[in-house]
Amino acid sequence: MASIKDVAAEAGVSVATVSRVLNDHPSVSADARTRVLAAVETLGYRPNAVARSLRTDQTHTLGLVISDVMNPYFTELARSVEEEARALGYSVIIGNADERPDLQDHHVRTLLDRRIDGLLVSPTDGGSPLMLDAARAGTPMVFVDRWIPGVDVPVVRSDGRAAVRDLVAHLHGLGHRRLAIIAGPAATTTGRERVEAFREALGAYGLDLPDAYIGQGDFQAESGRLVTEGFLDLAEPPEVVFAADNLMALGALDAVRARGLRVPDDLALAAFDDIRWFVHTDPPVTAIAQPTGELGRAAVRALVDRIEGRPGQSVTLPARLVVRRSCGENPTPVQRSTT
Amino acid sequence: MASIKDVAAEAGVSVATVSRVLNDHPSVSADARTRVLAAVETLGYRPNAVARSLRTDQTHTLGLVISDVMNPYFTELARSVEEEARALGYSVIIGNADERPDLQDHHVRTLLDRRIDGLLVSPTDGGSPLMLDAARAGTPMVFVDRWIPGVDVPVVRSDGRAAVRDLVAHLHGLGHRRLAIIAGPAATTTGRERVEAFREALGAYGLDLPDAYIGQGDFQAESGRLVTEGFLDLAEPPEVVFAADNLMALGALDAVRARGLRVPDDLALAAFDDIRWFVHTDPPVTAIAQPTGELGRAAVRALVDRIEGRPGQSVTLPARLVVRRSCGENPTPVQRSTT
DNA sequence: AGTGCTCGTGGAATCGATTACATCGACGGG
DNA sequence: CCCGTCGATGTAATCGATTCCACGAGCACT
Repeated sequence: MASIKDVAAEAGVSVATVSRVLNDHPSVSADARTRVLAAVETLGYRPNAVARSLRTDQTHTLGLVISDVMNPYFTELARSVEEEARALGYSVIIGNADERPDLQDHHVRTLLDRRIDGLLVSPTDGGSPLMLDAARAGTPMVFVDRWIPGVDVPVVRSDGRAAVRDLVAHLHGLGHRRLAIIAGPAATTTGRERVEAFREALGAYGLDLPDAYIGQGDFQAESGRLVTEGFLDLAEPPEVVFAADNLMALGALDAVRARGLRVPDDLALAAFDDIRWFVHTDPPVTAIAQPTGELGRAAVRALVDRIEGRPGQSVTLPARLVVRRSCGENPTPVQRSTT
Repeated sequence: MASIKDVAAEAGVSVATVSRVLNDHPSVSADARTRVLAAVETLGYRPNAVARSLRTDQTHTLGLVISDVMNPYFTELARSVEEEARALGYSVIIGNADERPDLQDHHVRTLLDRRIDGLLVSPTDGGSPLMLDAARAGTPMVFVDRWIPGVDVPVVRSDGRAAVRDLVAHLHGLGHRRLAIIAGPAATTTGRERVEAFREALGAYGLDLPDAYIGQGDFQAESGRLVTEGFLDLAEPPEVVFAADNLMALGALDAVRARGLRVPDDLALAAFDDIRWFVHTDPPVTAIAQPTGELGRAAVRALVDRIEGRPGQSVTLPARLVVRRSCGENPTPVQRSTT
């Protein structure tokens, strides 16, 4: 592969001049410029990004460590992150933590070794020493979706509280009184928050959230199935199950069908995270939709701001309830409590 | 961030010795080794992968350019690719072409600029000059799922012919005679192949595949919906629609429901690519399952073989039919014609 | 004791770019 | 006519690693 020296030789100039042409530095004669560009063309020269990065200490690359690539929510997030990054002149390296803190650390480490310019993370746990060190050491970093409390890093996420209130209003309006939740891992912020928001919203209707109605899941499908089976085995099973993410909702659907029961007649179902497939399931699933694309884009903008020396804003966007048929028939549009 | 010089100074040795310890070169004294390791520890030193790559001309990174991240089939592929690569000591940079040749070229170009060790591609088109040049220039490359004919590059894919025959046998056995297909882009190998396999299998039963029953899709959901609407508007609509990928099958489901029709009574449906959600749709969708994980792993092994100077095998694995309820009731197990 | 190993080590070149600094010619003002 | 300035260019240092080569010490063999 041709290097800058070859181009210089071909054009009859020094490597410095070639470099100046390539980075369009002002003081290059028109003549030299055309000769260099011609040489670049004939040799099919492309600058070596590795060498350039070593010298400039910039890779124009962002690292994105997500919790689970098989989760459509994160897939969509990854997609919007890559799009926005590309628009701003950055590439993205994605690492899949698969909800495992050890894998998350592995990816953070290799990304730092590659000297990526900045890191976008949705942490699977409460914060490993490695990540805390990186944050303290000043690596530009932004948390997206989930975050680690007490670390001085911008957070881009959506606030589901209002939507959870809307959901509970909807459920209450349909006559449901025994409401259960399949929670995410307590080590994650979203895992905790969704339970709290649910409990609070229930409280506004004088309803309780007993421990038996809080099932511990791990954001993956199998845990949703197991927790739902547990609910169905209770002496007094819940009327509604609220799954804290889309995969656990699928597991719940599985459990209900396996017993020959029906949604929503025997058990109503709602989920956090709206995905395309929920329109096509039987019945279509009522869900809380996050502005996923916006989150990804805002996260990239915040990160690039930090990288380029600007402040880097935390962003919180509202989620909204999408009513379908999985909680009961005849859905009447629910007013959002905030906009 | 500490560099190798800092470590050398701290340990009281030369950078050469530090480098030897880090790459466990045999001729280093035990004493020097422990001093260096101690210095590494106290400084929290991590080698700069950029500098190392410049010198060794190896990045230990693979590029993966996939057609569409939002397609669960490719997501699963990406996941298995990353896993196998990690096991072999490589990282993966994923580029999402979104079924657009221009984006595909963009990603190939930036990956080459980063001097990735090898490239894994499932081409969205018949082959851009850029990709052909890269292949000719000797960049280690492997095609996965889709490929470009006439290029000397290993291909890792699955052969759906037998499974398509099984599908047609299944459909014929259920009494269906008017069978239609939603095809993928003719510029892709899988787009063409699946139509041909379907036509051939029909021929074995004396059935025809008229042009009116071949709908042109683009592997994304919306096209599946439009094509299906077209089928339903025909004077003599098909009894079955076979979608050449999972997203177009979802579009088809959409179209059927929008008219208040039912699967399979009014229109039966089958799809290429089995995904988890097909179990949960109404009705569960009969599909042809590829050994996606195996494909990803085999592709990585083939690529790493080429990178490390070994031959690099093309691999073709069989796909298999998974019968569910979307083509008619009372499914009897279908014998696979090959194993 | 001299010769020829091996082993451990350091100095310095190298990878492919960017960029500070030096140089040189042309040109305009005093 | 001379000097200062500016524009275009080249030389060489530099980024952080790897690795070739040289060197000295220790040791075994003759």
